[in-house]
Amino acid sequence: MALEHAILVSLTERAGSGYELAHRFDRSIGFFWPATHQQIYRVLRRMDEAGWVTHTEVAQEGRPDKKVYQVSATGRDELARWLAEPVDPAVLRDGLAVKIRGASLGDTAAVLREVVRHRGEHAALLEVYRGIQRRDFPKPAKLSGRELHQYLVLRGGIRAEESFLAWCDEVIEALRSEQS
Amino acid sequence: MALEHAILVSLTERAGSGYELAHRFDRSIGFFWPATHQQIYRVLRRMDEAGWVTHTEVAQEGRPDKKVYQVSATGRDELARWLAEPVDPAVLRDGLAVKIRGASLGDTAAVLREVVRHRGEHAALLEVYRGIQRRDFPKPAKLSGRELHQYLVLRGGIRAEESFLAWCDEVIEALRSEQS
DNA sequence: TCTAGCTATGCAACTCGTTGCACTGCACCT
DNA sequence: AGGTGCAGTGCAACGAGTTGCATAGCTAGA
Repeated sequence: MALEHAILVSLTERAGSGYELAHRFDRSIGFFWPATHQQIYRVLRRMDEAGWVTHTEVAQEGRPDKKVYQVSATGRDELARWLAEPVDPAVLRDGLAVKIRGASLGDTAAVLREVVRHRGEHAALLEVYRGIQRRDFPKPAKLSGRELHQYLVLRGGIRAEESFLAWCDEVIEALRSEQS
Repeated sequence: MALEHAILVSLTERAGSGYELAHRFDRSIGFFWPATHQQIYRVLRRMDEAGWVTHTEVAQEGRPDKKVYQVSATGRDELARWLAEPVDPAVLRDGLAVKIRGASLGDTAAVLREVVRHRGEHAALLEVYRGIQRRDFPKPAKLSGRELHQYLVLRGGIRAEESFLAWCDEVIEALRSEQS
């Protein structure tokens, strides 16, 4: 549904190959719309056939040739059309929540350890986000246009992680005092 | 991967038919692990073949017969096994974030309207969560066991929605002042 | 009376996303 | 000399999830 559009957004900012896009997805837009290289290659081909992007084969020395994609006028129209259309709300699908809900049907201590582990992973992700914020947006008050919008999305990630961490702490405390 | 286990958790709490489960999913566990009736029917059949659940056909008057499923010993073992095993972290996939990031490539005002609309939907969901909290968990300090765990998961939903709303407000304010 | 909605289950076809693998050549480490 | 990792594209198979439809009788409202 919308991987196409996430790619259009990313390619409009800068042209690139499938491989390169896959890496961009790992570091920025993919925090909010994850995709593997396989998916990206397949969708790029479809978009190419639909005329939303065009590609140029670029020969390289010492490494494989690549196809650099860029957004066509049709692609820009499609992106504008999509931007004006309503989006479905994001759905959560959280296995950890299911586990917590079922904790008393198994080893509660193991579930608690899982919560602690997830807390750690999310804390690390939050640090990544904060690093990006410090590096790329040191003065948020002065932002506008594309940079402002990138910053706002990052803020969403930061807020989501902060709230997840706070939740983990609440859960950890409650499960610990229940056990003792 | 884990719909099976979400169903096991729900069925352990109370036996039920596929139809009934689908409704439970719409109102409780499905907030964190959404599923359609189709998926539930298919997975229930698979679980039945695997021996994790058993079913009893119940004839009814004035309405179709139903199959009431309940968790078998094997199913309880499987659930305990899964509870002790690590879960993958939840992935976000948020079309709204992609839109905000691409806002300057289309109609920013339309994107802003979308953010406002999502804010409304999430505010409504938050009210649903708070209603459940008031009704089912008026005295959270006294909870333990299954009820405590249900409460904690609900807390996660409340926190996530609160933080989403705060983000929407930040985005709305920033986009509005950018436009004027 | 006609329409709509609830209860109840299920098939078929489809899209979306994941996983494992394949091929090439270079660079770097041990 | 051998393993690992990067750059680059891609196929094939699978699993998960969605959508549309079918069937059937009951109930409640316009």
